[in-house]
Amino acid sequence: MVRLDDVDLKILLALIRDPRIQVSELADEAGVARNTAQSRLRRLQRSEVLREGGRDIDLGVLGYDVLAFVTLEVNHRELDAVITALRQIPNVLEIHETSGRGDVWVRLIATDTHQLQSVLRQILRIKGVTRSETTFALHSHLAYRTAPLLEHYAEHDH
Amino acid sequence: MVRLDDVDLKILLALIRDPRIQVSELADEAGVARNTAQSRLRRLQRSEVLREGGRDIDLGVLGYDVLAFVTLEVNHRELDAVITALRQIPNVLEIHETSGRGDVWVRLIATDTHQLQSVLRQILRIKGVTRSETTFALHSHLAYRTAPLLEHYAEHDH
DNA sequence: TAGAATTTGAGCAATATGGTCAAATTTAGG
DNA sequence: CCTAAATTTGACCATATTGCTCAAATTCTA
Repeated sequence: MVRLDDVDLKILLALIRDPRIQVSELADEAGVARNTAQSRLRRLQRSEVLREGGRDIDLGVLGYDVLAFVTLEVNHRELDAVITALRQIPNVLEIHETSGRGDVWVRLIATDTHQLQSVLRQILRIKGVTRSETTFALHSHLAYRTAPLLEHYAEHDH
Repeated sequence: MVRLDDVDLKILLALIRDPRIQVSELADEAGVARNTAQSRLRRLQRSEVLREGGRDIDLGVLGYDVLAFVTLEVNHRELDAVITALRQIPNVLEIHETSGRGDVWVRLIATDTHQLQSVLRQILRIKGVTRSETTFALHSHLAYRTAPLLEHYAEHDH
């Protein structure tokens, strides 16, 4: 597992915001010398925290091992408030309104099942949430990718 | 909706592979002059095809408007073969093995419901897939993000 | 407290960037 | 088919950035 200190974190956040940011700016953001920023960046790239070059981050490598998909049943009148509350939770990575049984689909991540429990309780306390159903992602067989679709796009959809 | 030609596509694919790639390499990859690569890159950045935040590309902007989550029930003996088959499909963006009712969770994207139908048929024809359940994502209330979690990480999980 | 590891600042050469420009080429319309 | 507009190209330039080294300072670890 990879551990990040404050400097790594600031560099990562800057890279997420703008993957093409300059090393010198990275250094400014993190408040370190350019040399340091450069070696930290190199290390982050090697460590596989940065997936495929730079945009996405491998949270598993950081110790977030529990991924879950949560389906919420929501009182429609309070949907907006529920969404707003969900967005406040850092462990909530993605939210979609869906068709079908539940109303809202949520991607949740946590360090362990204990932390997940705690986040789930937090969600169930939100006014307007009437029911929840949690599915654990036990193993990722294909991490989010768009390249094949784009390659396809040229020949077909377009 | 944004339309991409072959040059845009090659530039995008190169950027996905390595977001920090140099403009001159981008030009080589796309087989155009550096000036052209530079102006295309600028345009792509402005057009919001390139997203800031976690995930690379905004597929909605390209006309992929239908997002669906599909839960598959799979004959365990043939799981590996099913995964392999699913990976071949460009419209499959993500695959997870899950606990709970279904066995495999799939993120599907398509230009329209007709194309989605076609992909779903393709999936149901895979040997080992016994049942499927599709949920439509009608509206995204929070696009994939990791920044808040990382900011949180500093103070807590770490 | 000693030794190891990291950070810093400086300096340097090679390269990349962002910009301009005129000419060539391609695209779109009539 | 021809013209006008848009895009692309290659050349050029000044400036900024990169990747690298090195010795000194600082921080971390045992």
